[in-house]
Amino acid sequence: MTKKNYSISELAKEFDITTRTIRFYEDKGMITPARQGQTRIYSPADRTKLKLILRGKRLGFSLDESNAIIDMYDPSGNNAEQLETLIGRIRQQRQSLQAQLEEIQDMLHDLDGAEQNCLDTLAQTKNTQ
Amino acid sequence: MTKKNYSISELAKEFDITTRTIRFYEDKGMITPARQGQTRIYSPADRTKLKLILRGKRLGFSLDESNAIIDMYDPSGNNAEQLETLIGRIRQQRQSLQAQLEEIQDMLHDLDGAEQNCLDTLAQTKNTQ
DNA sequence: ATACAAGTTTACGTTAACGTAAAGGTAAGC
DNA sequence: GCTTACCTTTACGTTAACGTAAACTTGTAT
Repeated sequence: MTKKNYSISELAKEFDITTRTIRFYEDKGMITPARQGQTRIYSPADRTKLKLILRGKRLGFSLDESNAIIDMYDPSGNNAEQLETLIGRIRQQRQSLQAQLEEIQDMLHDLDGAEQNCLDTLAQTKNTQ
Repeated sequence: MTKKNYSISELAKEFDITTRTIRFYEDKGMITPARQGQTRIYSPADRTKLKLILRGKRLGFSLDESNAIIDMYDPSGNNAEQLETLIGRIRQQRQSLQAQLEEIQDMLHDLDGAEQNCLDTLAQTKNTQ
């Protein structure tokens, strides 16, 4: 049984961000929590959206980009044409992510070389001691 | 035979950035081209650094982060202790990249689900027509 | 009643990463 | 000699993504 709701400070603590950040995302229209009087109440769905935003950030996406990606998870328009274009955007996004993944692999490979380089230099240093 | 040198506008055109951007990176100490009079002359090594910076950007790194990563490719200090700490940083960076890679795979998986969702909705729409 | 912890709004401040404009130097072509 | 195409430096402007502070409300504990 997942916990029903969350306060803003609970989410802030969980994800190690400030409440200001969460409210900022609301300002941008990315999260729209319920209200109990003035106080914001966050649903599990709100929490999930927040997680997606933060993952996007870690991958180098802007908030606008993350917003666009999140929109891909729930087909807002249910007419056929809108669905087609949405599928197109999803596929494009996948291409882009695939490219990003390959560049990370390149970088990992480069780092392998860099470490080996260090190790070689170290070994040589010990030999000429 | 690789071309010897490059002008600033050649590099700008090749990488689809402005000359301002390239000079900005120089201001930050990331690239230090030779000079012929006042004019900057970029070596293949300078070009490579620029490529690394731009790849870093595509992966979501700040210029400072990219700078730190680039430093991993040439051991500036050759004493043993410095090499050890450098190896440590390289390994940490690899861990971080590995995590980033996994998050991209998660996202790709999510997109698979999103696309399937769209396709299902589309199929259903056709049936109830 | 009072303190205090957590919530709120409003608003100005900050940093990174450039954009943009101004004012000028230099070498090539007509 | 004049334009054109690059190059240069200097400097103010801009945007995203928050930080920070002030001033206030509201429920809970002492």
